[in-house]
Amino acid sequence: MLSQAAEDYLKSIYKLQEKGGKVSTGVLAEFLNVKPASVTGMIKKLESMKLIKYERYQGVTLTNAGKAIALEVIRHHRLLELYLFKALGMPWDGVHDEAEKLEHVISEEMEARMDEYLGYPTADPHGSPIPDKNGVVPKTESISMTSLQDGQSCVVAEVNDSDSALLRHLGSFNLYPGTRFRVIEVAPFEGPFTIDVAGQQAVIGREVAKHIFVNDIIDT
Amino acid sequence: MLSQAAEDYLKSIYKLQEKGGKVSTGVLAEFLNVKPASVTGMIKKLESMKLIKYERYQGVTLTNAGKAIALEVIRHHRLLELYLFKALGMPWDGVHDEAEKLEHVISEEMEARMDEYLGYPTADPHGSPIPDKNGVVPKTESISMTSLQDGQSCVVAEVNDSDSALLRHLGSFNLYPGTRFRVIEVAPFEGPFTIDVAGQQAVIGREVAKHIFVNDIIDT
DNA sequence: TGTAAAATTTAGTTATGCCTAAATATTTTT
DNA sequence: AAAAATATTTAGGCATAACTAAATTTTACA
Repeated sequence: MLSQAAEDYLKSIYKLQEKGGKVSTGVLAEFLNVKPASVTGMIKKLESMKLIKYERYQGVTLTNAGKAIALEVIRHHRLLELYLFKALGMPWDGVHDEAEKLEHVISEEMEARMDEYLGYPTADPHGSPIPDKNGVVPKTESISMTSLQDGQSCVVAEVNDSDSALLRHLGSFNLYPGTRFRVIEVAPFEGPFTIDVAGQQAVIGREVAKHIFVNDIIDT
Repeated sequence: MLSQAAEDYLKSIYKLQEKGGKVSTGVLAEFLNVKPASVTGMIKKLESMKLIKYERYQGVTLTNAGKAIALEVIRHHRLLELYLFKALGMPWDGVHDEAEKLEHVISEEMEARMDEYLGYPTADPHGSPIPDKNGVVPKTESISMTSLQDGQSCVVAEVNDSDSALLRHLGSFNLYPGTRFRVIEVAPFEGPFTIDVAGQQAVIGREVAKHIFVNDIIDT
């Protein structure tokens, strides 16, 4: 069995690989909040297990085996988030941290039971896709809220799940995945967005908007 | 925060202390499946944290602080068992192992949500009492099934939870906590028990009977 | 009571996974 | 293309928690 630390490395490599670009020692270290020297050590271990490919000074890539493990951990995480949210009524800004610990520990049996209870869901409470049992990730299409224009209407598709203060903030405007809103005004010079959510006005700063992804855009 | 290993030691010391007698290095080692030398090491660590009292060659006793932690872990374990059984429909012979891993990981928030969902229960699926938030253990009274006589009727109170094959065996006779059965015959010379469970006959060997505890005994 | 057996502790080792500091390789700047 | 800045790796440590082997203490019995 793989250690929790190793699973976290694989998960992180997967996520960084998705976002584009080379996954360097430094980037991984920053993402995982450890020192680059520590990353070098773990990289060697994962390489010897054939879970990643690695060239000194060139960064890492997941092998198929490594990717399968990464997706399994991500599946656990997102199923857990949704389960804790729906079945136990935990707040959407709290489920990430809980899932982060549980993801390494639950059995396949428990995974399957949650999946069944939830009706084989495809997205977690923050809109992130849940890989299926075979590691297939549901396709999602969304663009950053920052590219919206005055008068456009759209639906929240996904929000960044790791900052719980941000999630509480969005929750206070009801900006959950699935919620439609309309852009009333985009202030000039990289200014904030004034939007209308179900009749209520809200002002969303650029920094916040960067963490919101939307789709179903309609010009009105 | 305490390590998982440390939590397991405290939990084990509590359980062995309950069962009576001195908790010696050797007994603890056997219970935890580690070598006595390893136990000596952990004992020193827990002693330095003031979670146990310890005298060389004399065994250990929990301090109040240590007992509080032990009870907290046991509470997690039993709440989890019941939650997994009731909410996720996991089989009663599978919940122990799952709870064993999750007990060290769940937050107080999750504990509270499960407790609420379950209606503040006082026993897990195997009949073991669930300590409350303040560490108060519900009183339970039961005696070993082995002391039953011909013709007596009783209710299953508690069964040993750690042997899943045994649990499956009991489950096949519907011998769950709360189930009433009647002793038809106790074979002589330490022989097996023939019992009647809801009209069905079953034969229960001595070794199995030792792991079943009953109450509400009626002579018929 | 002395000696053998059993239990326990000490000493030294291993593996994981992190750290810092120093050395080395690569990239960027001039 | 050499110097400076940045990134990465190596070397050496630390903490946790297990292990084996050897030494010590306690207990049991003859």
